[in-house]
Amino acid sequence: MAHFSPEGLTVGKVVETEAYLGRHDPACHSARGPTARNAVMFGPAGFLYVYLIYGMYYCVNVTTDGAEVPAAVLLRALEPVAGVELMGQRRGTSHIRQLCRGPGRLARAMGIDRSLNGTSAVDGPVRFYPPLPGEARPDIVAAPRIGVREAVDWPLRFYIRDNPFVSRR
DNA sequence: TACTCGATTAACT
DNA sequence: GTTAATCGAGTAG
Repeated sequence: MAHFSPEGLTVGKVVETEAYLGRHDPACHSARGPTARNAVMFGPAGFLYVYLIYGMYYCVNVTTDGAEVPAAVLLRALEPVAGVELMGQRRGTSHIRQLCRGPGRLARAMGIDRSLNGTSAVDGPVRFYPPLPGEARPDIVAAPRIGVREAVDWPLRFYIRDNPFVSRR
């Protein structure tokens, strides 16, 4: 993923995500119907759903499915690829492994806040790209989602095995 | 209009 | 290991 921001370009490889499945997933914000916050999930796939959590961090999601299935994928960790210096400025650390390790940290490092809620993940300032040509398919582990109280045993967290940038093992 | 608490993190002991 | 920070969406009254 990349963010073309006024401050500069930052790029990271997605190494950890969580799925939120929509109305029938009790941990999903859309489970109790549309609200002002989750409105983007009730639209088409491929748009950013950004919300404030714990009053101080942003979580970045990409909507999936169509308007009939209000689902999204949460980005939990990135491997920094470009713009590392800018990420460090935004995060106040130079330790590369800590820059994008966790949903709140990656949003901060990438300069993503609620002003980007509802923007396109294809055309917008924040964009997602397919794997590089010839890149080997990673070994992906499925595990329970972190920080949710509902549906604790649904294995909807996915991360690249042994990747040092994932938030937890 | 008021109250509760979260898809977290950093800074403590 | 524990807890404070910090705020607005969601819900109840």
